[in-house]
Amino acid sequence: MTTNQPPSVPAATAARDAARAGGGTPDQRAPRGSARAKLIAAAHATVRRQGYSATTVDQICAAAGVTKGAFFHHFASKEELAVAAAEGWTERARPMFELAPHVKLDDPLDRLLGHIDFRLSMLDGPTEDYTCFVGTMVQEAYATSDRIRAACEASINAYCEALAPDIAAAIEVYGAPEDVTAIGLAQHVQSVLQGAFVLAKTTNDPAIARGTVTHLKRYVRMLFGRGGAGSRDR
Amino acid sequence: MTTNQPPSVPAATAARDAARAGGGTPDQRAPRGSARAKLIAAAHATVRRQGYSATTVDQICAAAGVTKGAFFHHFASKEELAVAAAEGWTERARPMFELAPHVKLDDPLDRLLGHIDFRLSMLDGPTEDYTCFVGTMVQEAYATSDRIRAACEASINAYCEALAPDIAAAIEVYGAPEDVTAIGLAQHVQSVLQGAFVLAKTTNDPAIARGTVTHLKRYVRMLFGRGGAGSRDR
DNA sequence: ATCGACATACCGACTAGTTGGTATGTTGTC
DNA sequence: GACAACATACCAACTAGTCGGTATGTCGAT
Repeated sequence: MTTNQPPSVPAATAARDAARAGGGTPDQRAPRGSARAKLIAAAHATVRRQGYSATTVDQICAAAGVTKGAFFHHFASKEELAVAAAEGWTERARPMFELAPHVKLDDPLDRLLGHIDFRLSMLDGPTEDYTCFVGTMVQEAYATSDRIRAACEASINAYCEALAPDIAAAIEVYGAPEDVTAIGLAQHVQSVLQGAFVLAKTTNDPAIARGTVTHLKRYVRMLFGRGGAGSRDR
Repeated sequence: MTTNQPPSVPAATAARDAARAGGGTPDQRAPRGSARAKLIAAAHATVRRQGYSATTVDQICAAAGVTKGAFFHHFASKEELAVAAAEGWTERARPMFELAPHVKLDDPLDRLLGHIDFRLSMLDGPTEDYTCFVGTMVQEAYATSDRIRAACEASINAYCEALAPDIAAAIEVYGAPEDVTAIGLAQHVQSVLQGAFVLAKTTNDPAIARGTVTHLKRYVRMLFGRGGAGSRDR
C-alpha cells in the first residue's frame, strides 16, 4: 500500500550508507544478498527526486552502491525494477497502518482524523522525502508501460483498502450522505494527498500541501458532523 | 493559467493536421511562422502522454511536422521549449474563465460550483486528453530544472488567481471559517484536480477522478452552507 | 518596379556523449 | 565443485544539440 512517505527514513539512509561502504575496499563491501533491497530503496529516492525516465540505471546503481551487473542479475530490465520498487513501496507503508498511535483510538472517526493529522505532520522537509514514489512514476509511465501502471494502481489500492475499514466504521457510527462510500472517501483522501505533492513540487515548499490537507481534514469533520465550519456552527 | 485540459481540442488537432500538410512537397508546407506554435502544441500532447523526460525532441518534431533544425531555431534547448509550453498552457486556459456559461451567473457560489461542474464534465475520454501538462511535468522536473518548476508554478498560480475572485465573493456573501482564504480554497480545488489526474492515470479510467471531484463539490457546498451533507441536513 | 543586402524560418546531415542492456569474468558461500 | 551474487568490459541504438545550407520575406536604394 502507498505511504507516499515512509513512516521512517532509515531505509533511504541505509541505501546511502551502504553506498558509502561499497565505495571502499572489498572488506568494506555490504554483505552479499543486500543488493536487491538497496536497488529498490535507491529507486525510491532517485525517482522521487527526478522522475522515472530521467533516472538512469547507472544512477540507481551508484545510489545503491552496486554495479550494473548486479542490477541486471536481480532485475531483467529497468521496468522490472520499477515494478518491484512499486511493490516495495507498498510494503514500506505497512507500519503506518499498524504502529502509529492513532490506530489505537476507540472512535473510528478519531482514527481517521488521526491518520490525516499523521499525514499532515509528514509534510515537512525536502520535497523528495515526503512525496510519493508511485504517484510520481505513474504520471509519466501510465501509457507507456502497463506493468508499471498496474503496479502503481495496486499500491494506491492497498492504501485505500487499508484506510477504508475505519471510514466504514465511522459511516456506521455517524452516518454519511448516501452516495458516500468508504472506498470512495479513501480515494478522495489519497487524491488530495497526491495533489498536495504536485502543488508542493511547484513551489518546492510543503506549506501549500499542508493548506490543502487542512481543507481535507475540515471536510471529513464536516462530513461526519464533527463541526469544522468554524464560527458558523456556533 | 492552468486549464488542466483545454476548453477545446482544436489546437492539438491543428498540430496533427499541420503535420500531415508538412509531409508533402514544398507547396504543401505549412505556412511559414507556424512551427513554433505547432511545437508547443505537440509538447502539450506528447508530454501529457508520456512525461517530459521520456519525450524526445525528435518525437516533438515529428508530432509538429517540422525538423530538428526548426526546433532549435525557435528554442535554445529542450528546457526552453518546456518553459514556453508551460506559458502556452496558461494562455490556452483563458477561454475557460471568460467564455464558459457559468461565468455569467449572478451568485458567486453558483459560479464556483459551475466551474467545478465544468471541470467534472471534462473528466472523460483518453487520459492524456484531460490531464494536466504542467502538473505532469513538474512531478519529474521540479528538482532538476528550476526554470521548469517556476514556469509550472506560474501556471498553477494563474489558475488559482483566476478562481479566487469568485471564492472571495462567496466568502463575502456566505461567510466561511476564519482560517479559510480565497487563494487557499482555490489551491485546494487545484490540488483535488491534480490528485484526480494521478489517480485516473493509475486506473486509466476517469471514473475515479469524477468521484474525488464530486467530494470536492460536496465540500464546497457544505463550506458555504449550501447543503451537501445529503439526508442529514433534512 | 527591380534588385541587392540582410533577416528570418526552416532543413537535413552530422556529432559526442549517453543509455539500457549483453557477454564474460570473479567472488563468496555451501 | 556448483551456483548465486556480483563485477567489468563492451555494444548498438539513441539523444540533445551543432552546423552548413536552402528558401522565403523585408527593406532601402535606384
